[in-house]
Amino acid sequence: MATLKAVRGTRDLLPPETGLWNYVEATARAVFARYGFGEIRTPIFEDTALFARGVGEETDIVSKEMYTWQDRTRADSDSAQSLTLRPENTAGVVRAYIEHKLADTGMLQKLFYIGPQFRRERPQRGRYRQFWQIGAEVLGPAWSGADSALRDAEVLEMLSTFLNELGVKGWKLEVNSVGSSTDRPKYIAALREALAPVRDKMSADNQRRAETNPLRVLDSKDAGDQEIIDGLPKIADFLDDASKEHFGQVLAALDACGVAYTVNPRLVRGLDYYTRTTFEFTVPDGSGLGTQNALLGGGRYDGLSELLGGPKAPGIGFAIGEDRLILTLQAQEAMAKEQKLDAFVAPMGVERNAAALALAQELRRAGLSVEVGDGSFRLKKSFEAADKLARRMVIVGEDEVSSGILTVKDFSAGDQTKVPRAELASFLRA
RNA sequence: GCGGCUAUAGUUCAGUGGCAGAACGCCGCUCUGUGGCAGCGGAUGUCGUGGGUUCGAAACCCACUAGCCGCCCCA
Repeated sequence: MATLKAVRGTRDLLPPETGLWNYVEATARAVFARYGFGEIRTPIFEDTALFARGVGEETDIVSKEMYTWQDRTRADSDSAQSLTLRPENTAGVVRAYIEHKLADTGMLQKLFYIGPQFRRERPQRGRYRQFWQIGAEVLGPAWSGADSALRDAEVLEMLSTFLNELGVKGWKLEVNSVGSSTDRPKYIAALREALAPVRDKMSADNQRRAETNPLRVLDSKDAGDQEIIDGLPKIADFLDDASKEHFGQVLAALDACGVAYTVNPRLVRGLDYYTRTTFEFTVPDGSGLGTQNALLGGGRYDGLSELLGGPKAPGIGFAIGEDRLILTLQAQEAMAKEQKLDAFVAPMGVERNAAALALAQELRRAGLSVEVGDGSFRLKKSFEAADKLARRMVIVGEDEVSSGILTVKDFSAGDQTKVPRAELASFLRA
């Protein structure tokens, strides 16, 4: 029988790496909490229509990358339901916002999520078919201030704080405005018009983009097409006064907070719902990501709620590629320090096993992290096992049990101390 | 989805047609109350899977699978 393996594009996360994942997630929770975010957990699968409408039929994500199936219990009936593993989480959050009538609280909603997403892409380093995103959304009725440029800047400032607290080095923030839901179509129309006469001169990829998603031509890497691209109309010239003012306020607030950024007029996002502010955080070459150097991305989506049949609820959000963040931290060795247990309890002889376990129980109740050896180990083996796992070793032999004075070996200092049992926990904590 | 590179021990890798290897790691012994050094010994394995060529294949050919690199796209 063929051995079973994790399917293409999926992987197992094991210790000690999961320690890093927990550290990243704990840091995210702690930072987000300081900004007033609460956690939301939405289903892993949703009605396919949610993504078709929310993310956009023509996007690659929806048109070719989703895991979609007909729900079996109703597959044979007329009401068979098409379900899809979520390829991103914003649509689910907005759906929940509408479904639970969060607008009626009148309050600004600040929600974050941490969870797996699914896209059927060709796997690569930093790109998996099941991947994790840490994301957040700020949305609410206009009177809650959800459309304020202040929110955009706050979210960006929070992200810079988060990355700095994790110790990510060399990150860069690029921002742009893609305009309101009325200026964007005008710009796309102008772009199509400008592309029509020069399309044939461009690469095959860009000819296809010019047809399907003209915005994407802008951030093409094709060197031969740069001259044409440079001559295309600029989105900045199509922003209405309100969008221009909004973008200016975002940048002013970033300046006031000391968050460094560059304006990249070619930064467009692939998902249809983005309006006004869009952004991306990247890391430098050599950060373990290759060309997948976008650590996180996001933007404003003022029309998404209405698109999904809900009330007007402007919002802004982001998604961090957690897998990529972990790869970056590993490459940058931000987590060099190895986590070791507080103590290894080494019984001398199997007849000391019970006493050793009882001692371990006592220490664990005192909040220490402890591993227990086995009395059948020779002392040398105990030393070797203990040195790998723990900072100190506690020897439980005949003398120690009878006297109540334990022998503690400190591996980093290399010395040995006799400690009365009553003081052991506090000694090990030091 | 497209193009390319790769797949050998737990890990990193060598091995261009003739007995399956090295280093590190692992286990044992010297050595059952003080390790890390040293010496000796041991196990590493369907050479990714399936087929083909050949007297003979880890090696050459084909297909598949998976990983990686570059596109596409995106986090």
